[in-house]
Amino acid sequence: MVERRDVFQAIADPTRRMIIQKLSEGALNIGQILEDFDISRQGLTKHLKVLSECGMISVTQKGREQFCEARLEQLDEVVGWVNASRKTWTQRFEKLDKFLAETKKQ
Amino acid sequence: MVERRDVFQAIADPTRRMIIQKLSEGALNIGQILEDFDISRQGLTKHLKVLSECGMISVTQKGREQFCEARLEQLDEVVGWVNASRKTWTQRFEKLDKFLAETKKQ
DNA sequence: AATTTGCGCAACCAAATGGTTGTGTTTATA
DNA sequence: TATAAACACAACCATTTGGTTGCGCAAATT
Repeated sequence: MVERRDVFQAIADPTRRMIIQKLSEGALNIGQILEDFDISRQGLTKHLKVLSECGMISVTQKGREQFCEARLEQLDEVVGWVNASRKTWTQRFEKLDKFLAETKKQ
Repeated sequence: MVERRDVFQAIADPTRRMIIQKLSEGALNIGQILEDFDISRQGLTKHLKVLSECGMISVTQKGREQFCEARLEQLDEVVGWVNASRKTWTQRFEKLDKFLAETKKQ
């Protein structure tokens, strides 16, 4: 077990994915987010902490309220990884095609 | 805690992400995959079980060997979710623009 | 026929995860 | 000024996760 607390782990939990989707519609305070979930405030706070620690949300204090905003740029890392894997996959076939083409020549 | 064992959870672990990337280069048996990792065979087997259960890899018996192949189509679900969140995000600004434009008219 | 290779199954373990409740503090509001 | 709202912190808990070791079995190899 190495490091933890990265974007991949952040979006692994369905509740956290829902939080991100909710915040995609606009910034909200904790109480407002809570409305959509059937968990305790502390439970939600823990999820927000995970999201905050990996930069998926930014939190700003405003009076007694704590506004949470989604930082969707962080998802670039995920998309980037997926694309990299897919590139390797397609290159595998390109190499095979090349090999077959060269074999044909002989 | 609801369901588990989906693609999001599959790619949450760094070791499993490396397995997927390795398999993107081509199908391998368990021993071959093991070469790149510093864990026990059983540890690796558990990761492969997770990946298999969510359809990220397909496993085929061949004699005494067990060939593992990456099924990258499954990553569509991840990309789909990311895109959906981003769409909501941009629509938020479009709505704001529209509102501002209409306010200006009056 | 004996040995090696490739693998599965089960038990076990520490740490992380996802959740809870209780208490306290600061900021608004009546 | 008393009260309510919005939150943080800490302790606790069951389950899951990621890892291990030991044993056994079937397929290849010598």
